[in-house]
Amino acid sequence: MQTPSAKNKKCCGTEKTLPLPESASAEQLAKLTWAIAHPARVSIVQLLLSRTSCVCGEIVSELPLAQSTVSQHLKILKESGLVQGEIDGPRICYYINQKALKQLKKLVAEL
Amino acid sequence: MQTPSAKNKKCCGTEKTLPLPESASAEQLAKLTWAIAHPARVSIVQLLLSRTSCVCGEIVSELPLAQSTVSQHLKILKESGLVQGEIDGPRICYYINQKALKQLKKLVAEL
DNA sequence: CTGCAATATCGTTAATCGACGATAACCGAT
DNA sequence: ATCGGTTATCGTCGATTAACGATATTGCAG
Repeated sequence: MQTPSAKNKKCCGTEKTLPLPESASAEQLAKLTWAIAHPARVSIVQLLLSRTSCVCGEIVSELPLAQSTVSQHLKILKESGLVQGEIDGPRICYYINQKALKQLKKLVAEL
Repeated sequence: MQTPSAKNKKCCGTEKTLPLPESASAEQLAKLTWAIAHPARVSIVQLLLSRTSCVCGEIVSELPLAQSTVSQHLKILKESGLVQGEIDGPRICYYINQKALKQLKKLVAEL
């Protein structure tokens, strides 16, 4: 692959032979960014960050979305690892997983 | 909105009245992260960054994807502003828009 | 155990994505 | 003017997303 010779006149100078079709970090970064690749989910994350701890169903009050829709977004965020939930009596406390957020920041910063 | 009184026993402590249902940065961050919320697009960005300048159609050689698919991903990346293209004779040179990348990093770092 | 409030899940629908092949448009060289 | 190589666009198809309402599920209070 990668056309070992010829074919570069003025463009494309470096010509390294990196064979990374799917580096592991690409998958991981895509997964994490995908979690916040939606305005509602960004808002949820920002909301969770603005409070020190969880916000439970208050998220529903803050967003112009149905409860079930918010629940789905929370599920996606949980699956990505960015958000965690903890049962607290009748409600559920959501909070940011700082470790995952840190990794997201790291991976983006390394770009 | 936001239940001005009562209803917080042990959970949810801060109780601020932030009315940000759709902060502008949420939209922007979602747009930028959405651009790299796919392994192939992350790979393309990493590829463009690994070379100093553009890679043109070499991206197709590096990725296990059809040319038309790569072209679509490039279109998405261009629309997000993260990538720019410049016609260079018969080919097209793609390169990272450092300004947009910087903003992405900034928005993520501010989370 | 019965009701109530908070969440999750299910089922549906419309819209979008991701991938591809085929084709068109573009540019330089012959 | 035509050819060859490069890239974009079109049309299609299956899979996934986003949103909702309706319905379970859960845990506490009475």
